Amino acid sequence: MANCMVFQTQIASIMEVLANAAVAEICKLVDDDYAVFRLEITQSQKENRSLRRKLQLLELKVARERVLAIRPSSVKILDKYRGMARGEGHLTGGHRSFVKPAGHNTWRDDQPITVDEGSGTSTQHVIVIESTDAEAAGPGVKQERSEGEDDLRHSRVIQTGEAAVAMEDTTTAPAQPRTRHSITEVSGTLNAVLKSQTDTKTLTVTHRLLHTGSDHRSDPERLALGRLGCPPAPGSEYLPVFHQSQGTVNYCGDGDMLDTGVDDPSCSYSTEMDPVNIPLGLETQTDLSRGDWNQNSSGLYSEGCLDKKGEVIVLDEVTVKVEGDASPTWNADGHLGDGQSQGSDFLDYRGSLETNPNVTTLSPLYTLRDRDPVSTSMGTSDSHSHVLFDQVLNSNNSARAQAQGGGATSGNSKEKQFLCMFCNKGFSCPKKVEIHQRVHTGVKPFSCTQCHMCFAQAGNLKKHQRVHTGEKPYSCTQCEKRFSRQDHLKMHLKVHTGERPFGCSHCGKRFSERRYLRIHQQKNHSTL
DNA sequence: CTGGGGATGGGGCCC
DNA sequence: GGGGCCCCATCCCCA
Repeated sequence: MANCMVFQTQIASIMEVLANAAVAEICKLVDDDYAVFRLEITQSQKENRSLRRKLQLLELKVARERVLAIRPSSVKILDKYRGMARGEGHLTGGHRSFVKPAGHNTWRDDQPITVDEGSGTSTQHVIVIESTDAEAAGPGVKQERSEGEDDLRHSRVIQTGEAAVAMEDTTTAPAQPRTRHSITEVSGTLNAVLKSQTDTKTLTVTHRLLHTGSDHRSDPERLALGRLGCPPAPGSEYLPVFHQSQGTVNYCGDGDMLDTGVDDPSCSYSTEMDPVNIPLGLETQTDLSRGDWNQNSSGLYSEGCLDKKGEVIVLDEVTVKVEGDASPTWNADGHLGDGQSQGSDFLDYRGSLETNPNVTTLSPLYTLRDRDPVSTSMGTSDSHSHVLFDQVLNSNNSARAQAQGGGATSGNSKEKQFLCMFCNKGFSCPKKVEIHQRVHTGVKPFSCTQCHMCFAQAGNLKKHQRVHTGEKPYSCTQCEKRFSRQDHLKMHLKVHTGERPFGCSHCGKRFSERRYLRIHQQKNHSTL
């Protein structure tokens, strides 16, 4: 009996040992598999990053080649939009875009972008962009990042105020030459004054910026904007002026807090930036021998109030050179090494003035899009930013098509002497250019008090507000049906009249709306 | 078919 | 009279 007990005890002991061994083995297997899994994930992520980078490289190369094929001598154009990057754009005489040279298709690690919400008067909005130019840096400068650098890049934090000075990326070699550049928004008042210096083919632009003082507050749009939290409209009040003094980007993370002053903490936020993934509007041009382009340029993308985090950056001290009929290009004006502000507060254009010397072109908006935000203060608005960015891209396609199909490019009339800097479309007055450019910038200064939707045009806001009020002032005389909009009533009336103005050119079938005709042709005559 | 937003162009008004 | 701005009509597209 005692032996039996001992035997059972031994059995139990052995079982325990075996169980422990089995557990250990299982744990080991799980750990190994987990490690393998992690490794695979990491490798996949690296591959994704690499492929993404290659894709960007290819797109930029394609755009550059196309541009160079059209104007091989002097184009230094920013290709800001997707369509153009694909080469879909039609680079007519004045079409503005910028293309980086090969080998500079990614943002350098040492390009800290500081973000800060400025004061209510926005007197000094400065972006500091440290660019490392390969040619300037000389041999030994790394052209490509390692993955580790990527991580460091991701760790860059956009900070506020004076902290921007400490933001300099320390990952690059200390001896590496770098140039600090900054973009400053300078207080001013509305309107731009363009002076054509025909002898030198240089157009000097002096901007008076609106985003300050009583002018700003007195503008009904600005009033609404300030109250409702939408960023100011672009256009004449936001004009590009490069300023090479050290500073920070004033960049509102929360549109509701715009113009609330520097002390408002909600206007500043920290976010990680992925320079590779930031399709900045202006990109580094490093053709130092030519000096056409400031290698310190930067692009900022404003996404209006919808995302409530973009703010137009106004640049100070920019010289834009134009060679022949080339589009304007930004020039550092020789400040390649020191990068400190030495220049004047002018924007020099050498635009396509030969064919249309009276053209007044409103300024482009160089805005920053934070495509990789990890900001804690951004909240859910980030999804809006992506949506809006796509809207902007799509809208640019539309605008480009319009420009191609009869815009100012194809024939500038006197009535349309004001050109959009993004698509070159002409308008009869600067205000219309400003409104139109909101298509590209995404700025929506008109905010609904009921639902906080924002609109680029006051009329569209008015239209929208009938959604809340339920007002339907347009009634059908045939069926007493009521509509909030006249165009909808007009469309409705076709139901009664049987009007079918859109006929298929292939089969003769008629439709009440163009879109029905289009659908019909796609379905039945798609091979035509 | 309806209802919504986006965008453009024209007309009127004001300076 | 011309330029600039505002309002409105209208068209387009989408859900």
